[in-house]
Amino acid sequence: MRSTKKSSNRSPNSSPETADRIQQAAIREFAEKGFTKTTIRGIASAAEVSPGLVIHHFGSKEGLRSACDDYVFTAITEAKAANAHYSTMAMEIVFADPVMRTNIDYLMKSLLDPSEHGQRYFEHYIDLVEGYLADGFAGYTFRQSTDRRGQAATIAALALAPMMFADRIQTALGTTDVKDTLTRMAPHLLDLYLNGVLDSIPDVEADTDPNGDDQP
Amino acid sequence: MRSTKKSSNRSPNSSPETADRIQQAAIREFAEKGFTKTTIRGIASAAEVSPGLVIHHFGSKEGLRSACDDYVFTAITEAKAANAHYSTMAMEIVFADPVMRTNIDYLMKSLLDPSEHGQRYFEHYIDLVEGYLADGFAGYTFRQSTDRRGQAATIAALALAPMMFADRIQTALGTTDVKDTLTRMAPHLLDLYLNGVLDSIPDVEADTDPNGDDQP
DNA sequence: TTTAATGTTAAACATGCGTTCAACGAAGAA
DNA sequence: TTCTTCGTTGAACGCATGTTTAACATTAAA
Repeated sequence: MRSTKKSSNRSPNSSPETADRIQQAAIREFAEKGFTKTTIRGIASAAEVSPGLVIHHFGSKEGLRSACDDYVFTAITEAKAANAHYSTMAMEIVFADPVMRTNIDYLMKSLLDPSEHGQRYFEHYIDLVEGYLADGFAGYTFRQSTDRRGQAATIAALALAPMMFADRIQTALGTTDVKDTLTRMAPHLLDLYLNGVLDSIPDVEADTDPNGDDQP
Repeated sequence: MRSTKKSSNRSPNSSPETADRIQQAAIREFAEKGFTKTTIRGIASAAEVSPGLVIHHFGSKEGLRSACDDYVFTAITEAKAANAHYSTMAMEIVFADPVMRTNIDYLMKSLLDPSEHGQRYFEHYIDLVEGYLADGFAGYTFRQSTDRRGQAATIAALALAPMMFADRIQTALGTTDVKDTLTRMAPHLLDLYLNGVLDSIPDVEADTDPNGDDQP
């Protein structure tokens, strides 16, 4: 197992940073292929290390995943705090850093696997949105609802969608990369957030369903 | 391989509907666990059949997947056409049918795997939205944009989000099932589609980023 | 009745996976 | 020096997977 204490050059045969290299390689692999399709042998190969060493440092594939979850979670939280003075999540800045790009991809994969960490992050994100709803964000104020938690969950889900479907949208629109894709979407998202989607409400109709949503 | 001709009782040992049973079992398994985590043995067991027979009928796991993709795609398309007279996608009606629920879950999984069928469906969905933007939908008219394709892609992605994150939202809100979850979200989605998210625009600020979006 | 074709199964095959194990080598401790 | 610790490896183990194969039973065709 990976030693918890981190002293300098404490171990016989060098390399306490080997474990870090393995973890970074794992994050990249997980971010690209997801947890299930990623193999320990693939991670070991990417880190230029034997498969056994991966297990030796992290105990198991699940243990490695937990370590990666923790790392990515705090890395993103810290980056978010560092960029808090921007009025947006600073797409241009976040996506300029390839490491942060990988971390975000990792989180997206994490959100889809039915894992505990993914759920925790999702609820953390809802909390964030709920705070914005209550206190506003960078001068913006938000529409209010009596069911603020439900409202926050709804907005959080929609806010994650562009990143979640970035690859599919990129293929559909022929954009070159994620940044290009999000740039293309930005004005439509702004318009949507400011004014909604619908332009007019139809006259009353005899439909039995009172809901006006548009879900599949 | 599954015979293409479908005559009545043409085969020696009964059961041309066995292949259908296998396919339905496969759709359920794929919808629940996704393609990668689903095993042929699991499908065979669910269909009360030997693993070899699954291969015999569909050639390979990938072949079975293709068959399921085709089936689900046309099933959903037909159901959508049948319910076209409703002003919404008729959540109450669609989700009352467990088979349709399974089909929708299948599609969500398909949308996440980097498969060709998933991409085709996503673009088909964008087409649908684009048509609504151009011609309106059930009396509603939509906000117009010069980049209609980009607008349609953006709206399509957001419209898929509630279903995509249904499980996570359900856990976060403590709702009992998908239908309950979407019912809880419905008023917020309606408000969002009608009025957007933001209530006020802040004064001009010195931020270099003119985008007002809220992405992670 | 014989023949051929088809649906079906049980068992085996080949492969790739996560993991374990024995050994090696380098470095600090004695 | 000798001993012990520990990072590291290569090989192997056990298992689950997708697929193949040989056999069997049943039924239409001859």
